[in-house]
Amino acid sequence: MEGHTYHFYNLEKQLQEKLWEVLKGEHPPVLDKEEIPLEVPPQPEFGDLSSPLPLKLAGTLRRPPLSIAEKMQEALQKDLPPLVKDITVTAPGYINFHLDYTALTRSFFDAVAVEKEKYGETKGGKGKKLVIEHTNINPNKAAHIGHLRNACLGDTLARMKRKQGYEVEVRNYIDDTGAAVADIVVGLYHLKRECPRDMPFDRFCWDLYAEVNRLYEEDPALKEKEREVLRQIEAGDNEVAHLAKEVAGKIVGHHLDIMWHMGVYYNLLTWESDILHLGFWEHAWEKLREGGSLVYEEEGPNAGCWVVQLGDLEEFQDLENPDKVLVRSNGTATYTAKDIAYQMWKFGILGQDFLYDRHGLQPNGTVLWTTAPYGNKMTRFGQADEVINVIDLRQKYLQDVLRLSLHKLGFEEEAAHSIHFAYEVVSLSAATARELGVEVEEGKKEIYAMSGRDGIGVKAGDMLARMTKKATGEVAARHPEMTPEEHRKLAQDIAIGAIRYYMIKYNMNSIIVFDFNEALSMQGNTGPYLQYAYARAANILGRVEPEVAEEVDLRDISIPDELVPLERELIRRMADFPTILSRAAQLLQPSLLAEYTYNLAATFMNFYEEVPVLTAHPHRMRFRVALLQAFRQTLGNALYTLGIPAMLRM
RNA sequence: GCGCCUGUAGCUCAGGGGAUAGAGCACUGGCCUCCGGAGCCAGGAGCGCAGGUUCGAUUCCUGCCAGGCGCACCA
Repeated sequence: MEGHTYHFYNLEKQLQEKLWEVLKGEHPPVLDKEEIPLEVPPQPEFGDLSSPLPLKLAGTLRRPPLSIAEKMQEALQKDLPPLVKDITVTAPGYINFHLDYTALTRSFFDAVAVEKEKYGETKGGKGKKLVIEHTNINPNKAAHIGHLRNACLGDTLARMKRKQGYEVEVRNYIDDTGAAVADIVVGLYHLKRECPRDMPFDRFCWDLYAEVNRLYEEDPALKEKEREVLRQIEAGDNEVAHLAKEVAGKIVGHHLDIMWHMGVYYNLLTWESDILHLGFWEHAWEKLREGGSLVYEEEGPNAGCWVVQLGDLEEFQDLENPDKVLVRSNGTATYTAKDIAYQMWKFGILGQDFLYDRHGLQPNGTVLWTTAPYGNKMTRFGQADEVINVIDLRQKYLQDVLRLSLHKLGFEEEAAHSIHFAYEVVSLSAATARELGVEVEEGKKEIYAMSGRDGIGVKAGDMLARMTKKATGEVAARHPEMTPEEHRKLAQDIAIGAIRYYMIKYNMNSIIVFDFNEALSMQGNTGPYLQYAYARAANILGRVEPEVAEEVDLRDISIPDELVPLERELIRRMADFPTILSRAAQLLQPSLLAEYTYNLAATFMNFYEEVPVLTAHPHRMRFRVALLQAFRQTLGNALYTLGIPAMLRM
């Protein structure tokens, strides 16, 4: 991993190194460099960073921690670490590092001035190809807020990884041959339902899907129609198959519209029908049989099937039947089998490729490609070093089967680089469920699951519309001088910011209990709060005299000897950005970046209230203008990475 | 039955072997003669239960209790 040239970026690592060297000089090493504890102290008197290392050592060294701390302090002071001005010791045994803020600020300002919109980027992923697959909505009904969580997480992840230097290929997988689409076809073709002219097709299908599933319960013969439709879709080139393709195409159009609106973009659409017709599974089948890891069962519950045996793996030991059927006794392949073939293709080990076509230009100016039955050969897709599948936690077992099957079938390397990005689902609060017409028993349950089959859920489009409407009201009240068109534009950006932030601020393994009241909030820890901080900073900068603005240069602005606490805190937070961003990207935790950005904005809000900029003494004023320039850049970069629009007024 | 995840303030969530456990919402009370009140300040209240490891546990381990989700020759 290529290092960063600015000291502050690796500050913690450098301190760990120093402490380790000092430790090593005195005793045989008792712990690894990475295990040396370092924390942000609770009070400013204890410095900017401290280490309770002496406390940890006291036991093994059989010496009082305070005397260990003093000994280490002495050694460290002989050769101070970079950016450290002073080292103190406090009871019961902490070593405190006080930073040289003049040097830190200089170094940080220089980084921002040079890197501008690239400030925060690092190079850990350089030269690596990463495939991220997300969204993957069944093309048979309107998208709901659960799909929105998937897309927002996936898109933020892609943005974070690109900032680490990865070549990221984002794709959206369309299952256009499955039962979900077949159910819509049953409704249109067999039940002769028609979409009213004034109704968007995806909304019509939302209701139709629920209706058809309700009718299956009453009428088993209709369920038989579903199987018939599935057979026809699989056979291809008939009236029903064409209808299915048309349905899927129209719905995907709606899905893409809303995702683009949210600032979510893709590189490639992959269609299940193309995988089917190109015979991906048959290719995989041949390869796997050559490998000899597929087993044909002569007897037992899986008699007549080809299976992959997972029973000797730790994860599956306690399962009743740990073997996974890939080919049924009737000779057809299971879904997992097709998934294995597709995953093999992502890594470029299938020996078979799609044909491609241009799907169209996305609003951000990039081309969206699609797999196509009569397309062209292209070499740019696939061949991943690493694959991340963004799928909710309920599919953990299946994703484990996929990964471990790859492993057992001889693709250890690929299995190790197959990552299931698992996040919890979005459910509904009792209040919101009631609002949607779900029967809610008072005080019984507080969480209600969404269900496409039952037609229960908050549609992404409805959420966006309500958010935009609310934001329009707020903007209009604040800016009567603006035109309705300007109100609408600002409100859209605010709505996007609010929704995206809401979708990623939670830890991945916490269920989002969606409640309209909370989700529509624009106060406190929300997207609009972050946008407001940006607008406020921009507002001050816009009032700076032009000749002053001209003259302030981050690279040579003079830095006051004494900084007020809020100036220091703001600088510390901003200087942390590259570290936090790369940590969030590496740990696959967008919520870490969201939390950081909120804290950055909150620190600025405090600064804004207490520290005058324009009315400060000229020398100080110039420094604070520089500080705000750096802040606007840093917050702007963070917001961009989160996909949250930043605007000058709101 | 087996496996995974989760129990932190009235509510929604952060955090995580170490110095008084943090935010937001809600509630109460303050703050625009001063860069935009989508803001700021102040207040109360919290680590499910029981053991264990440790100088030190809310954090790690074990058990229990409570909740959620998985465990197809479905996709």
